[in-house]
Amino acid sequence: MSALPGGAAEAVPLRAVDVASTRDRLLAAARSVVEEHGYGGASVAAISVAAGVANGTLYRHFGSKAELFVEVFRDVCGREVDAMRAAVEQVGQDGRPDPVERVLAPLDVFARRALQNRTLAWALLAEPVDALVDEVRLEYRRTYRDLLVGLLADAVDAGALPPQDAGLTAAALVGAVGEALVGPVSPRAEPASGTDDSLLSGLRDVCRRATGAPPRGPDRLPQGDGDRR
Amino acid sequence: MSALPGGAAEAVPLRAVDVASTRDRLLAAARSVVEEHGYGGASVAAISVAAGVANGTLYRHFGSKAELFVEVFRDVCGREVDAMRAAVEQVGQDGRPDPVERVLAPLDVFARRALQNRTLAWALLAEPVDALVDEVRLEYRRTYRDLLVGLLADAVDAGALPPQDAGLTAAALVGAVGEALVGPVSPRAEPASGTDDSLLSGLRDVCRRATGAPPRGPDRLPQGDGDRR
DNA sequence: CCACCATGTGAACCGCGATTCACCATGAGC
DNA sequence: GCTCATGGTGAATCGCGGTTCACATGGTGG
Repeated sequence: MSALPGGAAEAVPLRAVDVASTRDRLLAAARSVVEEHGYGGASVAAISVAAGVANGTLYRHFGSKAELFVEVFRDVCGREVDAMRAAVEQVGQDGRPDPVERVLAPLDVFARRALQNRTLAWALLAEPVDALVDEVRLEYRRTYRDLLVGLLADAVDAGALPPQDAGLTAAALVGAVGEALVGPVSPRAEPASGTDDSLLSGLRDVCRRATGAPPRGPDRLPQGDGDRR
Repeated sequence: MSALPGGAAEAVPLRAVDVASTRDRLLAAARSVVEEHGYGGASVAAISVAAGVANGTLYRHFGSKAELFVEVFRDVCGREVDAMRAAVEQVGQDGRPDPVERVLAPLDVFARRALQNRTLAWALLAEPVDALVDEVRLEYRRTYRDLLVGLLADAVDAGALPPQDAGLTAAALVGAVGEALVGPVSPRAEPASGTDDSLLSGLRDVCRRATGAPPRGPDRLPQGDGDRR
């Protein structure tokens, strides 16, 4: 960035860029910085640079850094929820709306997307953030949970799952997936546990069991069939 | 300096034993501050006040704040592990070493202790901490996991659980318990879900299911003990 | 009795990163 | 053309909290 005094027009063509879009550029820049360096690396300076604006410009559009990130997190979390909801719909599509599958599908999508964008997932799940932003996180965790609670209740009503405290199971599921992901997702994860695919399928197994669903196919304990370790 | 509520921090014996080195007082003070205000509230100033020493004294005994907390976390986490191990031993004690119970017992203790000291649990589980301290946390998470992995493998070998990826199940269990606790444990939790006892028993159910253990009672488990809190 | 070391003191220092502010462009309306 | 209003700039400011340092103090050995 050349620091010519008074040369405001040179960094980015001003007219080409809609005035309203600086705000959007900041939002996009913030998201992109978080995706790359996590919330910890998302200083005001870094965001400004990424957006191609000056430090202070941020404050023309947002009351504070935290406010900016509240919007970013809302946006990103919203996408996650949408994707999870879409996955649930998808299940009914192929003609056989297995109620257990409707519980597992969004979890699978959640995990899959997290693995695809680990730094972002880390920021969304566990990274230290502003108190204000943290509330958004909590808010969305609740949303995830509520989504699952509904699906679990449906499955129980349909007789596909044993009666249970759906709220607790939902929380446990979110936690199980979250924890199993936090390892691989956090900085410098060892690939000790194997590929992402094996992680995903293993996770699906644990989740299925946690809901109390009978093992695939026969409703009997798989006794003595091959063991893997 | 008057930032701390005077009464609370005084729990630490101030001048009982001079010889009981200042170092120990600092460690105790640090732990006590974390227990009360979390790591976030554990500034050097707060700790010094709680220990009844000056700001700089801390640096006569520890290279940095982080080093102090490495020791504190090691200590606290060690207690947790000890308690969990003891719980496992306890199971064998009454003559009936149910392998599934040996998996659930430490989880139960973990949850129970967390609920008893929520702020501390929060700090241990999820609160943002120094990188150095974070490594200790990771180290102990792994310890928890390894403990469970061993017990799970035993149970599988004994035929009490279906074959499974023990490492993944262990991570999921820790995560499930953690998440289910983080809600109640984090600032301003609503008691919406009921009492701690119901939480604990529900948690036990989910965990049992997640391991793939057959539902309570029906099968061949030695006795029909009606309830066990 | 004095030098000395260990330990304690707390005000000053410092780096970091969010926030502010005095000052410019530019476009719209008069 | 002149004047606001809007949006942009980036160096200065500020608050926070960890760390340092010049200065006690008190017990010990020479």
